[in-house]
Amino acid sequence: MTSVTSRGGSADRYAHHVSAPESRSDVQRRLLSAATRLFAEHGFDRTSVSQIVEAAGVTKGAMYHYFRSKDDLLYEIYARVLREQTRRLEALAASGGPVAKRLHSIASDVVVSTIANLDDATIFFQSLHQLDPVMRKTVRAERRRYHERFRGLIEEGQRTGEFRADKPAEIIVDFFFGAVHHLAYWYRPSGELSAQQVGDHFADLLLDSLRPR
Amino acid sequence: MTSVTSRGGSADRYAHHVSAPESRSDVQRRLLSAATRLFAEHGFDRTSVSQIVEAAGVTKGAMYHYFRSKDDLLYEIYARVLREQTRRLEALAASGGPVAKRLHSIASDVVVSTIANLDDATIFFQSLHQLDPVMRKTVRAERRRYHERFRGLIEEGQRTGEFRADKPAEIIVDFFFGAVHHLAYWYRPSGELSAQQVGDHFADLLLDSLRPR
Amino acid sequence: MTSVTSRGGSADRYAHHVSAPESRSDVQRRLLSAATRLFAEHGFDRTSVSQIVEAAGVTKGAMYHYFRSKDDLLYEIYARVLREQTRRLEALAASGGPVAKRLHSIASDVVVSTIANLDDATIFFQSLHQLDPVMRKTVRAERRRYHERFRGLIEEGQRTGEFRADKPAEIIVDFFFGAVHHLAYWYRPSGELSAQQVGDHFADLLLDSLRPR
Amino acid sequence: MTSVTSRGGSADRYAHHVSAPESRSDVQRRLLSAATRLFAEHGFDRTSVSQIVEAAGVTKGAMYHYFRSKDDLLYEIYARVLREQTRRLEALAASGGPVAKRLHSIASDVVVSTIANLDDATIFFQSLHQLDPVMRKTVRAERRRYHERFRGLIEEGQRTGEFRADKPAEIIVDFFFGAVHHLAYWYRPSGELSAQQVGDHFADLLLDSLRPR
DNA sequence: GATGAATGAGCGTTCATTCAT
DNA sequence: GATGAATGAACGCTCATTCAT
Repeated sequence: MTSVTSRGGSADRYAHHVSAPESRSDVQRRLLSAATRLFAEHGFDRTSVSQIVEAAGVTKGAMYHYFRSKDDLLYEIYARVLREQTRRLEALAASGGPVAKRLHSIASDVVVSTIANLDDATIFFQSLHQLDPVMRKTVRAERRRYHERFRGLIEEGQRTGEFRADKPAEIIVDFFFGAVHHLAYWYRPSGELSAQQVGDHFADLLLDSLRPR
Repeated sequence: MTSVTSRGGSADRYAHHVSAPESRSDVQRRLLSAATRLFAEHGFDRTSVSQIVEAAGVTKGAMYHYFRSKDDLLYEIYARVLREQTRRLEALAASGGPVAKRLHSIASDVVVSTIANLDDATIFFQSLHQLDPVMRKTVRAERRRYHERFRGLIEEGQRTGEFRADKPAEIIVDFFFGAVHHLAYWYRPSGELSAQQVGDHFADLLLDSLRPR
Repeated sequence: MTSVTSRGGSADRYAHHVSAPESRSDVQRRLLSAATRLFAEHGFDRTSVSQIVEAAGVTKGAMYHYFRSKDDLLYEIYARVLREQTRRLEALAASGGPVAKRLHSIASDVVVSTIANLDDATIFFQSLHQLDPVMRKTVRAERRRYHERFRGLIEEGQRTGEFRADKPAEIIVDFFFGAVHHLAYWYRPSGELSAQQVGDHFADLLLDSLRPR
Repeated sequence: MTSVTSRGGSADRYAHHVSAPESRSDVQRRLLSAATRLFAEHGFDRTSVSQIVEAAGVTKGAMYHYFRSKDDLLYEIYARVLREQTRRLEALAASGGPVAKRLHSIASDVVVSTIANLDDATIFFQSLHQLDPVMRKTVRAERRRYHERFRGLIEEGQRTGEFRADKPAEIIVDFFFGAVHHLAYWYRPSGELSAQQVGDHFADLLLDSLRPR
C-alpha cells in the first residue's frame, strides 16, 4: 500500500508491492489478520514470525515476499487503522446540523468503531513503542490531526456559546479520547452493555461536561 | 501510576530478599529505578537484562542475587505501585465533607499522583500482558477494589441526589479512569499545564458530567 | 551399545524433521556423529552445544533447525541405538540349533557389537539420568524386552536340562549383562584381545556357569 | 584428610584441613552425606553447590571453608569409597583356607558391600569423567590394584589346578566386576533378593565358571 | 570460623532475516 | 512466486567461586 494516511507522506517508504488496499492478495490478508489477532493477544514482541505464518497458513518465504519485515506487518496494521479512522471522521464531520448533535454522533461512533476493532485498538497503544520512529511520528501526526478535527468541533460550540468556554478544548479532547482508548482494557462483548450503549453513554458524558456552567 | 491499590500481602511473595521497601539495598534500589525507567521508555520485552544492569551499574550476577528473574523486577515495580496506591487511597478516604468535594479531591489527586509517577503508569498498562497470571490477577483485583471504592462515592452522591442517577456509576468510573490512565500517552511535564491544573480540570469535568440533568 | 532393542515407534516422536535414518541430511549426520563422540568423551552435561556445532562444522542455528534441543540430540542417539539393537536381535533370534549354541552366538555377538559401538555404550548408561522421563521409560522397556528374550533362552535350556536350574535365570542375565555393559569402562581396541576374542571368552564364561552341577 | 587411599600419593593435594577421616566435623560429614545422595540421584553436574549446602543445612561459606571446591567434595567421596574397599579386601585376603573358599567370600562380600553403598557405586562410575585427570588416575590405579589382588587369587587357583587355566585371569576379573559394578543399575532393596543372596549367587557363578573343564 | 553479597564466564535457546533453488 | 535451510547476534539465566566483614 502507498498512502498510509490521507496525507500520505513519510510512511510511504515502509510499504511495497501493494499500491492500494483493495489489491491485497489473499496471502496478505491472511497474514494481516493473523498478525492482528496475535499481536493483540500476546503483544508484538511476544509474537514470532513463525507463529504468524503458521496461523496464516503460509510459509515464511511467502511472508517475506509480501512484507519487508515483521515491523512492516505492524506498519500495515497501523496504516489500515489510521485510514479507517480518517475515513469515518471525514464522513461524519461532513454532515450538517447543530454542532452538539454532530459531536455526539462522532463521539458515539468512535466508541462503536473502536469496540468493533478492539484488536486494532489494543495494538495501537500497546505497540507504539515497537514502531520505528519515523512511522511513530506519522501515527502521532495522524492522531493529532484527528484530535484537532475533533477539537475544532468543540471550539465551534464554544464560540457559539453552546459549549462551556472555561475549559481548554484540548483538555476535553484528551479527557474523552483517554476514555475511548482505554476501552480495550475493560470492554468485553459478553458484558452487559452493547457497543452502541457505551457509545451513547460516553457521548452523553462528553456533551454533559461541555454544557455551559 | 494510579487507580490501583493494594492491601499488600499477595504480591509480597514475588519478592524474596525483601519484604519491606525500607530494607532494600542500594543495589536493589538502583536496579528497580533503572528498570522502571527503561521499561517505561522501551517496553519490558525490548529492555534486556544487560541494559538494566548496565544502567544500574551492577553486574548480572548481582541482579540475580536480588531478583529471581527479569519478571521479578517487573513484579516488584507493580508491588511498589500497588503499595503506594493503597497508602494514598487510605489517606484520602479518611477525610470528611460533602461527597462532591471528596470525589473532586480524590479525582484530582489521582491525576496528580499519576503524573508524578508517569513511568509507573506507562509500565502499568503496557506490561500487564507480560506479568505472570498470578500477579496479573492480583493487580486486576486491586484495581477493581480501587474502582469499587471510587464507584461507591458516585453511588453515594446518586442516592443523595447530588449526582445524576440516569447513568450507571460503573460507566462513569470507566470513563474517568480511562482518561486518567491515558495521561502517560500525552502528558509532558514541559507542557503548558501543571499536574495540578490537569487534575483540577479532570475533576471538574467528572463532577460536571455528574450534575443532575 | 547393546542389550537394548527397539520396535521403533515410541521414540520417533522425539525426532521432528526425520522419521527414518536414511533421510538424514549431511548436517544431521555430522551433528549426531560429533555429539556421540563428545557425549561419550566428556559426558552430556560437560558437552556444550557450542562444542558440538563447532565439531560438526555447522552453526548453532542449523543445529536448532534440525533438532529441538540438546536433549533431542541425545534422544536421537538413543533411538539409533535402539533401532540397531532391534535389528540384530531379530536377525539372531531367527537362527536354529541347540539352545546352548544359540545362546553362545547371541552372547558373543552382543559383546562384539557393543565393542563396535563403544561410544554408544558409554552414553547409554552414563546419560540415562539426563534423558527425559518419557524417553527413559521407553529405553528401559526396550532393555527389559531384550533381557526377557535372552532370559527365555536360558529358561529353555533349564527346562531341557542342558542348563543348571538351581539359579534363577534372571540373576544370570543380570550377571552377564552387567559384564557386557561395563565393557566401555575397560575395553580398548588397542589392547591384547580382539572384540571377537572377548566375545568368545564372555560367552564361554556364561555357558560354563550354566552347566548343570 | 590426607591419605585418600592406602598408598596415599598423588591425590593428597586435593584434600586439606582434615588429616584423618575420624576427625571430620559434623559439617563435613553432613556435606559429604548430602553430596553423596544428591550426586547419586541427579549426577554431579546436575547438582549445584546451593542444593548441597541447603540439603546439608550449612552455608556456602562453610562449605568452602571445609572443601576447596565442588570437585573436592567428589574427591572425598571417591577417597572414602576407595579407602573402604581396600580395607575390606585386605581384611578378607588375609584370611586362610583354600583359595576357592577365600575367593567366594571376597566375591560375595564385594557384592554385599556394593549394595550397602549403592549411592557410592552409582557415583563411582557415573562421575569418573567429572573427576580431574590426576584424581581419575589415582582412582583407576587403586581400582587396578584391587583387580590385581583379586586376579592374584584366581591365578593362585589356576596354578594349583583348582581353577581352569584356559582363560586369562584378567578377563574373568573384568567379567565379574562388570557384573558387580552394574548392580547400581538394577538392584533395588525392595526386590526379591537380599544383598547376601545376590552376593552368593554372583560368587557361585564366578566359581562355577572357574571350574576346570 | 563463618557469612552472604557479588562476580563473570558460559550456558541452552530464540528468532528475524537471507538466499540458493 | 515461493520454499525452507541456514545464519548469527542476542537473549534470560546459572553457578562455582571469591572476599570483605
